[in-house]
Amino acid sequence: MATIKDVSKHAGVSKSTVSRVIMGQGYVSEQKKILVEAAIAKLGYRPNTIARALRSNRSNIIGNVVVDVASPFYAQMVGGSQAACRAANKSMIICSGFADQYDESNAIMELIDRACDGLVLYVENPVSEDVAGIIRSIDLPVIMIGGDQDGIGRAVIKIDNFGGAKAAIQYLLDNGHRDIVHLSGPLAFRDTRARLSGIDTAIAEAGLPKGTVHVVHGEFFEQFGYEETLNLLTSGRKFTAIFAGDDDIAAGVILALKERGVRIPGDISVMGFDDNFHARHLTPGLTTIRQPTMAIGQMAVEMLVSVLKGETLPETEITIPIELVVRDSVATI
Amino acid sequence: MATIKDVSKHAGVSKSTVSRVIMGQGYVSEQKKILVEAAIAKLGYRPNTIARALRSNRSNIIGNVVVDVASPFYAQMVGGSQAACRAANKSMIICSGFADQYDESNAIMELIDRACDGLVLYVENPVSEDVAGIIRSIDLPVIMIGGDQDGIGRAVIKIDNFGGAKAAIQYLLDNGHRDIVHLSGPLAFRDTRARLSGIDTAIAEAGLPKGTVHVVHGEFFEQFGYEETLNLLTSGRKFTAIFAGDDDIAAGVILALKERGVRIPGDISVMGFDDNFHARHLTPGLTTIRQPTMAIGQMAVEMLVSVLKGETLPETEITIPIELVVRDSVATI
DNA sequence: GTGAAAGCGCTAACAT
DNA sequence: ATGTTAGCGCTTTCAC
Repeated sequence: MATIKDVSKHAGVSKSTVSRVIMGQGYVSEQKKILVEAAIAKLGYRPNTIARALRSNRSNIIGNVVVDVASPFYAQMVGGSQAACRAANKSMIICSGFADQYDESNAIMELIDRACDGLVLYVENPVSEDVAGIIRSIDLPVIMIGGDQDGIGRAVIKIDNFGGAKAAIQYLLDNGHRDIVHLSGPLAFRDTRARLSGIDTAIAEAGLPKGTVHVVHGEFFEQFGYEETLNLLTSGRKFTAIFAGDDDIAAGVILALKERGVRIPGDISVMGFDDNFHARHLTPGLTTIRQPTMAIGQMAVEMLVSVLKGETLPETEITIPIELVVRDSVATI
Repeated sequence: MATIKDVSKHAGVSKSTVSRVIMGQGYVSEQKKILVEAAIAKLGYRPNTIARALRSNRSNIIGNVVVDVASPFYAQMVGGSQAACRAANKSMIICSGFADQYDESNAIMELIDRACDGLVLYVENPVSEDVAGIIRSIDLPVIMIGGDQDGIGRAVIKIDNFGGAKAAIQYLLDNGHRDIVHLSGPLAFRDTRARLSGIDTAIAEAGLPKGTVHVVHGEFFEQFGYEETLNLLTSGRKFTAIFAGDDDIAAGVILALKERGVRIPGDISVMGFDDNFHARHLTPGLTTIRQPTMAIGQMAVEMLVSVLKGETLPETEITIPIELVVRDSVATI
């Protein structure tokens, strides 16, 4: 690969002049500029990103941690982030944290070591103290998605889990349901807790007893929805609707209900959360709460880029509104 | 951030000695080694990746191009690649090429500029000649997934599109279908052509007339499957099975058939391709051809890492076997 | 065994 | 307007 030195020799000028032409700043005579550009073209010269990064302390790389790129939900988010990066001429390194504190901190350290100019983090656990300390000490710009338990984010994009869950329950109540089961994700997850709180609020505001919603905790997996629904069915508990913690759980619920010959929504109504990839492919189409995943990923990067430019963010905490997507899995009683 | 110089001062040794300790090579007395390690721990020193990369000409970054990270299919592949990277202590930069020659070449150039040690490419178009030229001139290790039209790959991992399509048609034939419609992807795609060839072969081997399978070309989108199925239904054409070019198209097919009150598989059987995320969530469960996406992504990176270590690859062309996944969308006539 | 010194490719402060 | 020079943080000869 040709270096700046090669170009300067070829053009008969100094390295600095070449650098000035490349950067497009400083005084260069039109004449030499043409000479330099010709040499660049001839040699197929491309500036060495590494050397540039070392010298300028700017890598033009944005680091991104999500829970798991392989999952459609986060893949969409990453897709949005990537689009924004491309628009801003940045590259992106993506890591998965697998909702595990150790993995998450490792991922963040990898990104810091890679000299990322800034980070977009979707993590489920508090960032370990040493890592948070490093972020603070080098004053690394971070945009947090979901929540910021450590105060390291320049801005937080919050998903309205509270409002989403509240809206879901209200929708079920509006449709006459008074015996609802909520198959929740693990309490360790921030999102889970916010949703539970939304549920409680909806119930309270409707002036109904707390027992209106029966909560069972599990994992955000189809398997949990499937097994717990079978349990519920054999337990003899009376209920008319299941509000699943997410669409994966809902898929399991639907599977189990069908298997037992329970009609959806005729006998039991089902709601999900996320409007994940498969929600509309389920039969019946799943009524659920949509999160605009791609837009969130994109917005996070845009905010980061803005910080990187030295701009002040107009808002330091943004809550993304959710949207109730009505399909065919909820019946009116 | 502490530099190697800080550490050397702190430990009262030279930079070289510190470097030797970090690299774990060269002679260092036990005594000084302890001193250096203490200083590293005390200062929280972490080697500067950029400086290292500049000096050693090794970035430890692997570049990865797929069609679109946001799509569940490629997200899975990326997930596999990422796992392999982590295991090999590499970082990964991911780009989407959107099956567009210009975007794809841009993505590859970005990765080259980022000084990636090697590339894993899933591209749909020939790599543009200048980019291919650069790859050759710097002898950059590349593993191709899908196919290698430019001879730039050290190895190619091929998906058995031919065998998959052949198996699908054979399965339909075995179930007595003799009037089959194939809703194909665009002819511009390599995968499409291989699948068509598999179809032809299956028909020929069964000694049936070519017209047994009626091919309609479109896009790999649900919309195409939906609209074309409606067309087919109103056209009066006689057929008992639709073999969709992929699971997205199949989803559209199922939607349209249901909408028109056509029973699946009672009236019309449906097959897909990929065993994509939603295939098993469809109703009826979609009988389809599985591609082990995650394993492919992982394998590609493992091969690349192996090349990077200077090892010789045992095989330079690997065809991943496909697998027929039988669910409930095909009936026996 | 260890340190001094050169240099990877680039940018920017400083001369001219 | 242009060139000279000094590093960015690290690895790696090459002396001692």
